[in-house]
Amino acid sequence: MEERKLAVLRAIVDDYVQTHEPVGSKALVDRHSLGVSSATIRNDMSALEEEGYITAPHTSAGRIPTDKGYRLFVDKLNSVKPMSAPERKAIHTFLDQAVDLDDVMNRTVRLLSQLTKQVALVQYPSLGRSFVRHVELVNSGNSKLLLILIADTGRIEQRTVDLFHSVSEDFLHDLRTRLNVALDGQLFTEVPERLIGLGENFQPDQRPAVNTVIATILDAVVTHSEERVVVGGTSNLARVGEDFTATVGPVLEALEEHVVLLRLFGEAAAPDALTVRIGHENSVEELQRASVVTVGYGSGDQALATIGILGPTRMDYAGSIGAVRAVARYVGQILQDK
Amino acid sequence: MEERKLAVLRAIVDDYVQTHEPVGSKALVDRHSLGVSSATIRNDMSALEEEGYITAPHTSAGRIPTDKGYRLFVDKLNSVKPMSAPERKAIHTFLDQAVDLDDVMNRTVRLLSQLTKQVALVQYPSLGRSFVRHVELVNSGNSKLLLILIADTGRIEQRTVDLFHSVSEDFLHDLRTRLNVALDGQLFTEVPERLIGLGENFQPDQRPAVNTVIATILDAVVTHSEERVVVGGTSNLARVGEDFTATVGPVLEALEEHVVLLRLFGEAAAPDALTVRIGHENSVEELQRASVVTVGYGSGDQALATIGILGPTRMDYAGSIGAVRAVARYVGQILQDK
DNA sequence: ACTGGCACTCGAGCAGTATGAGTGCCAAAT
DNA sequence: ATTTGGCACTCATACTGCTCGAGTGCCAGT
Repeated sequence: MEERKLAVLRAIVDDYVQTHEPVGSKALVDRHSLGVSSATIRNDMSALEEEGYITAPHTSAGRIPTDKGYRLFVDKLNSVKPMSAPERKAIHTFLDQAVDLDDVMNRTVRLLSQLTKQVALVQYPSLGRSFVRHVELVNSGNSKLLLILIADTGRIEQRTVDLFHSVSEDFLHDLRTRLNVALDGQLFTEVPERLIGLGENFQPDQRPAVNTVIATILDAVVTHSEERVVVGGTSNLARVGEDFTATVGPVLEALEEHVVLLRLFGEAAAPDALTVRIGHENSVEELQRASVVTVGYGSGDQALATIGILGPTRMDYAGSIGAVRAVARYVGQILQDK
Repeated sequence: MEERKLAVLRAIVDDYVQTHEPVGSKALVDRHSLGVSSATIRNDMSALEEEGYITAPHTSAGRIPTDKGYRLFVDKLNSVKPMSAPERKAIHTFLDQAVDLDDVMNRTVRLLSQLTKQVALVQYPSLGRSFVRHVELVNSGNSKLLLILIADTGRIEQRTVDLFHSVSEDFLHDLRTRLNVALDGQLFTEVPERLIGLGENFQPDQRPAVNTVIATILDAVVTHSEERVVVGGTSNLARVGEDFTATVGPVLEALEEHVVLLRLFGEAAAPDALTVRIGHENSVEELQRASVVTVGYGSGDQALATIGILGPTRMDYAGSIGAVRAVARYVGQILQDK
């Protein structure tokens, strides 16, 4: 691909992102110093259209990039806007104020949506990648227990366990101790096998209670709410302009289906591994007019989870990528300290 | 106010809610069996307009209700649609599946938005109205503690406490025990005074650590995130039709400002105390084109918190009120059992 | 390979007009 | 005193025909 044609594509994307209007050959040479005349640009644009990178909404209008055009643009993007020093400072001070994990997640989502002016998506640290910090059992009266699992990331899962008959404080203390001996410091995915045979340390008449507790732990770890997502900045969707019910409605619906969002995040790869999905590249049908920028966060060699933003295909990719990267890095750091 | 004029207002509201279009005198007599001619209706409508209950968007159009009109309609509403038996059943089974408080709140918000086809708002049980069930301190290494406050509603607050030097397990055990003796079963608002003088039971060299923990508890109870709100069903805003950026954008923004939402909920009165705020009756500026239906939930004589829905002033008040009531009642019950 | 020029296309915007829903008012009927 | 039918009037909406101009594609000239 010749250098100039690429430059033209870049210029088209830049202008279109800014103005939201099809851009013509004349406007291009005016706004960018391309060093050639509009006729030359027209030839290039003609070629770009032929190859499917841009398209004209109607005969006498300018061109707009296709999904394929954005894809090329992003792939050849040579300048991811890095955050400025004050911006980085702002990120740090804002996130440092967080008092707990919920707060970190909520602040992150606010921050991201404000920085990018897009919808922000933040996934809680995956339980599967976290370690058990502590297991707590609290007697909550009338033969019920409150089971609390605490992860090293600060994430907490709770369950009510109904034992149907009351138990002694001693037993509870014993069970709690044994659970913590078995589980503390273990990866959550290891929990099931660490619990095998735990019941054998107890009197036969205590076994049912122990098994109920274990079943609940397994349920919490394996089945339910393994993953959580926070969404924010949906008001940014109001700026899209286009017709509303057709475009934004389905997107809002999709955003409420957290299952869908998790599929969107896909496999969390290494931290810093950045993914951009443009338009139809999204498997989620409702989001095929949107683009999604995601990146893993976490401190180790494997990401704890994923955060990202979602916006119209016509978005400022360079800026968004920079912002998502910067925020993800710092969130990773913060969670390490907690 | 004569009976018929009220009937006319009712008919106008009904039709307008259904069609979203100004309703004229002719259409009214056609669709409702009012037993009089359109000319008579015209006179009544004229009077209603004079009194400010309805208004004509332009000369040759039908009338639409004003906020004042909706207010009268709601006040004179004699048939709050009760939920049908299958609907109640659905509410129960859906909420019964919840595994913890987060789950209850999330399910409630989904349920409400689906039942009413509006935006749903659910406030977590207020800490100020809850009792302390348990306080837990977990050593999380490198001289940091994890502080966990558990309320009887299942609500959990967590904080990291940095002590700057490590502490013994014995001390931790002692502190934990004393905290629970002092706090368990107490109303959260009582917590500050229950903690007075707690430090005196400890060695002077342990006092700083104790005070740090106490300060953190106070911070958690008093200052931070005392209240939490969940929002859902925002995609229902897409159906409003009207121009988008002007109306829905600001609403979405307001919904993200949880502080604003809490102001919206206002004082939670007794459970079942239902409030309807129509249009300009909302103090929140961005929401002056919306109506909000809220009701307290909880089991005692004072509500734990508030839930509600938000939608265009042109909404199905009878149905919404019924749904919000029904859901609030059941949520109150569920939390009692937890 | 690039450029200037030119004919052509077609959407946006505007003015003018027809349509009809809806109103307000009045005189007649109940 | 209230209701009703009739009638003139208003005005938003939809449609038509029109112009304007941005933008294109192509070609001949540099």
